[in-house]
Amino acid sequence: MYKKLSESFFEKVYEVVKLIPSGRVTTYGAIANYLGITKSARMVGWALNQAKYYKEEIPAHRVVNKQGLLTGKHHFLPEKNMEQLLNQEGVQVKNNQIQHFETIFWSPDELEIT
DNA sequence: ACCATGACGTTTC
DNA sequence: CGAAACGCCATGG
Repeated sequence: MYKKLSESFFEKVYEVVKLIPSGRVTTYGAIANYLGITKSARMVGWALNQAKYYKEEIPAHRVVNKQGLLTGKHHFLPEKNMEQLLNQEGVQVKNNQIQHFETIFWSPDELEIT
């Protein structure tokens, strides 16, 4: 659990997640792709799972799977509510499914364009 | 080193 | 649509 020396992978994920604009969402795969580990989207989700043990708070609610489903909402802290947090940011969610997903989808690759 | 576990993704049935 | 089988790879026991 405690990995003080090589948290490079996790930190990269956290950095990217923190860059997600409010009201927008991205996917585990997009982040994985951005980090060069396209086929390891699992690691991204895993990193986010550990995010709650991280020193800073990570807006992990803005990260969903490729289908736009809130597959990880169950893993959030009890006091938090992924759907609620997203709704507060203007993201419409219904039955774990983000509405207009492709429209509000944000990819870290857009950073390159900047 | 081996085995099990994942907030995933794609393919197949 | 749902379920299952793979592939993928970091971490822990």
